[in-house]
Amino acid sequence: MKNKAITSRNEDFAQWYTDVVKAAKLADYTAVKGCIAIEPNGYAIWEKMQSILDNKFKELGHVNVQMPMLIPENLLRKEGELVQGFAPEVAWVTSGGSKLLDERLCIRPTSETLFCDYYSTHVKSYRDLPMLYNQWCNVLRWEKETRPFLRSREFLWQEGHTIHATKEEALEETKKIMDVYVWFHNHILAIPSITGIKTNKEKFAGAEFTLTNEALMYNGVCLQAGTSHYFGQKFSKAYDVKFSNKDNKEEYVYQTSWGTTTRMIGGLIMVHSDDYGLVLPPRIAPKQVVIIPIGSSDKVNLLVNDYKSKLDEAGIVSYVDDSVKSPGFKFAEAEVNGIPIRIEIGERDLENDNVVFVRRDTREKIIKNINDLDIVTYVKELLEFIQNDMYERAKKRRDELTFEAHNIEDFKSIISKTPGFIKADWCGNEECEVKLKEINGIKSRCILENEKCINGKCAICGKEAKHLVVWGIQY
RNA sequence: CGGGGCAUAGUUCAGUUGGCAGAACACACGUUUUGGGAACGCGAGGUCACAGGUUCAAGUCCUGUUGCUCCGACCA
Repeated sequence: MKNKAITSRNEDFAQWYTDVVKAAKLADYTAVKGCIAIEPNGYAIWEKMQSILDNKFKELGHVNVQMPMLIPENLLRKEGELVQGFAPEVAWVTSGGSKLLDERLCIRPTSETLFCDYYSTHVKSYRDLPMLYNQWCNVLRWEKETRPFLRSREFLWQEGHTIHATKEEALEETKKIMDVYVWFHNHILAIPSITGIKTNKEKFAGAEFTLTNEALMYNGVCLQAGTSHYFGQKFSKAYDVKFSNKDNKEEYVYQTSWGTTTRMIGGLIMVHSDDYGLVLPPRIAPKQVVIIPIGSSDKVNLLVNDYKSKLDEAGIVSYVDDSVKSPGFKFAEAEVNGIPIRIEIGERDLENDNVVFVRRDTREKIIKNINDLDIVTYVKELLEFIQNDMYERAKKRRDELTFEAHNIEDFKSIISKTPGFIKADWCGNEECEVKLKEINGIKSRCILENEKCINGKCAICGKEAKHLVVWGIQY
């Protein structure tokens, strides 16, 4: 039976999304507009994302730090493009206690400026480089329209800021991190994505270029999932971050920054979940298995405890739902919360030495004979299978929603249905980007550097094309 | 910042011509239950968003304010 609290996905996608967030108790609205309360179920997903990424960053030599939440106005204004990019959406602190401040402080929308300021006094020699810093923190951007996880004013993220002695090293870092994001999205979140470079119009304010990983939601809307920026010496010149190189010559550092956010929780929902609630890929699910005893005979309890302790030992995260609720309630709750595997153990099946497994993603019931079953091996295999199956399904959906456009009419007809990734040739001229956006709100997602143009003609103006670009409607 | 909608119990809402503040779900307690959101009984829960006005009488009518939400433009 469909969950009564959840609007059907095909009926109203936006409402369905909000309903899943609330029904699965991931987050809720608060007294502050645009700032959500991330509830235990939602925060557990974020913690798992953090731990996986954090380990990866550390393997690559990064260390964590914490910078202030407030940025003095003059510091923010040193790099012109960054200020222009973020000025419309920063919040200001203008007084402390009862005293008006001489210089107002901005609440960080991103921390390039603070890292640069720090680096400027802490780098002396090429021997100090590279400095590979990352911070997990919250930032604030005064968005006008807000939605839980996808666009909140305050959000949690990770921002890496690195400085290097050479251009080559910084370029390599930019790419290396993008590889981490791609791996994370594909392998952990089971979200197939495309990777490319942002156009000048869409790149990060102040960056020389931005690498981006773009995901496609079930409804065909694009989501920018992770970005990695190469700054060259732009910021180091603005903030005077210099070092002495091997020839004892003063030189500006080469810099990168990169980040991913709690928005990906929203992405997980919009790629995988359904009308019954949340669906999580096993590798990111905070709880992978739920065991639901039905009735409470000794025989039932014995098997429940046996399975639970074996799963614990194998490092599979499971829990037993032995609350006083009815079995039906527990099934429904496990379902709405997206627990990948449900094990039902009741008297009726035990009579035939059977035990029931239910996959959350497909809701398929699998009956196994207890005597032929090695619980740990089976659950491990099933988790692995679900992970891959979910990825393949998401990939199929993405491929179905990947189109080619040869002219503006093509764009129009594609987005009149379910949109998606729209591949089209582009002349490289910003005017064409602007024109397309004005006509139907389509923006460039990224340039596919390694793919050839379709027919060599810009789909918007018809002139000679320079790049194959993926276009789409974005969150 | 423009355009809609909403505001009454924890939640979703009903509340007639202005006349005792209501239901369902959730919650507490009790009993019986337990294979897809259990049944019955009993109970607690309210500054009707805020301010002002009309009236013998306002949740209801009038004026203003605030908050939330949806749709656009801005954006991870």
